[in-house]
Amino acid sequence: MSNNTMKNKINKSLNPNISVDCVIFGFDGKELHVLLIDRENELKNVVSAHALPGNLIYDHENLNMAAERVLKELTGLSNIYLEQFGAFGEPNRIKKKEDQPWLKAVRSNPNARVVTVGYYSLIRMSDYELNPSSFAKYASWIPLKDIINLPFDHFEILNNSIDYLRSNTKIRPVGYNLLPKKFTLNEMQKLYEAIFNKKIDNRNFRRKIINLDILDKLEEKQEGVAHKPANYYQFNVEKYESHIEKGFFKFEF
Amino acid sequence: MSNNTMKNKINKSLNPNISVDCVIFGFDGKELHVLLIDRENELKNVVSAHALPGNLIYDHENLNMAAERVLKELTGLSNIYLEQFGAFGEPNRIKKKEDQPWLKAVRSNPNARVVTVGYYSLIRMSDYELNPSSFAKYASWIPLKDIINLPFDHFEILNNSIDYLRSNTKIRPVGYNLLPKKFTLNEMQKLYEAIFNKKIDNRNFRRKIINLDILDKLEEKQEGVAHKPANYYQFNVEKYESHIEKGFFKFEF
DNA sequence: TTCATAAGCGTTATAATGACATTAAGTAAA
DNA sequence: TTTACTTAATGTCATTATAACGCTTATGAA
Repeated sequence: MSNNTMKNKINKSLNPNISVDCVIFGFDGKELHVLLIDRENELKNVVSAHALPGNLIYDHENLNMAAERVLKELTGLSNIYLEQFGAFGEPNRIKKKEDQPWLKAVRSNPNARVVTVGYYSLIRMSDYELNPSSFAKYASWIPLKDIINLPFDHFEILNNSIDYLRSNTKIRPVGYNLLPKKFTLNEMQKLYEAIFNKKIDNRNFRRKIINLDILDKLEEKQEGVAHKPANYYQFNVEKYESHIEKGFFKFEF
Repeated sequence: MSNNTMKNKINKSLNPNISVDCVIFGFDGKELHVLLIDRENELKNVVSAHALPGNLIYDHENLNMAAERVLKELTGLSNIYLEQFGAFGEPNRIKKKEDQPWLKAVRSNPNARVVTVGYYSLIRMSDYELNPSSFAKYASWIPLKDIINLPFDHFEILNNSIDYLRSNTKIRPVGYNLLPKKFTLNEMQKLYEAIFNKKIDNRNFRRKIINLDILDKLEEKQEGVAHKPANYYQFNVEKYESHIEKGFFKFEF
């Protein structure tokens, strides 16, 4: 699709003032990655080719639908549970000089003031295949630690989403959408270590997770590993959900 | 200001698609109230006269500024720390039939799709004087428990803000902006009881709050009360701030 | 003087936490 | 077949946090 036909199409009912941006965290068993689109093939001379997948919303869709659609269009990912974490509305957030060429290429009203709503998700990278289309020719997983800047206010949005993710992880268990159906406790621990970016004592981690009573221990064990095989666990969905509902805050009276 | 002159004025650079709504919780020492504007004098025949103070934003201001300005214009309150808690963007959120007359009266583009960003604050009611202007002729404190419905999606927004307030209160101390400079531990306990809507054991509350080490015990005591006078406390701002920074989560490793 | 009222305090049993080191089970290599 | 290597799995103890619970104290009012 050329820029022009795209412009015409998206111009019809796109709201010029409201966008969504998605921060998709991916876990590969070792470290956190972030799904970024690559704008290089669409426009030369951009300062930073990578960007968060995001775009204007249509007037007939709600914010969640918009986030899901935009994510699908730009990266091919669908059926992902997205959670809103904030709205970003500095008047100059898309006014940086180096960001103008790209805006002019993809937006019919590149000077409009845009407030964006951030959504995030956590997924297991190997469960999804990237299939970018629309104005992103490529989408790729970039290790979180390698991301040092992004266009617009995307770096700020990313940092906000990390704070949100960590806060959330402190009060709710995570992993259902991140770990394979069957996983070992050490895999789960690695996930927590990746999110908090710190080492965790394995005995204390196991005790805490087991006591949450959201996991079922399976009969099955690892096979073919050159060490003691780990036991597989799986989430007990009802217990997991109910835990998420109530949270496990400790500052209660 | 008549509707017409107002329309003309606000029309100049108001963004037709983005608004802010403010949920201001007020504490009177006993229970939580919410600051609502009264639209009755501006328009007859509205189903519910009360509404959250909110309006479209200007293109030159950021979301926080917009929330502060709108709050000031509609209620007279200023110098209030507002915290964002979510964006609300159902396409039909302002399409209810009963809400149309009022929209037509105050908006130059009453059919535009509007996404709103919610802000909340907690203040001590007696510290502020209400001074509504603009299209709100009255603003008043309504006991939270008496609010059973609101126009648009304001009731949903309110409920969201309550969840947010409670979650927040579980992980950060509150009260600095809610209690008088000098306050008693029982006043503080009443605040927590109001927020969580439940009784708290006074001995356990005192122990917990004291152990947070965010309060300084003053020499001063209550005077003229017909019972044992309570000791006054005040927040130790540095300790309070640092506690807010780190939170006091317990789900740590 | 006594009465009514809210303030202020302490203990105990239970649960959660953090710190810490060794043994077990399997494959691979010698 | 023995040894080396790797990761899995487990237990204790000292400390801290929690929940549940009732009595005494200081003051003004009657």
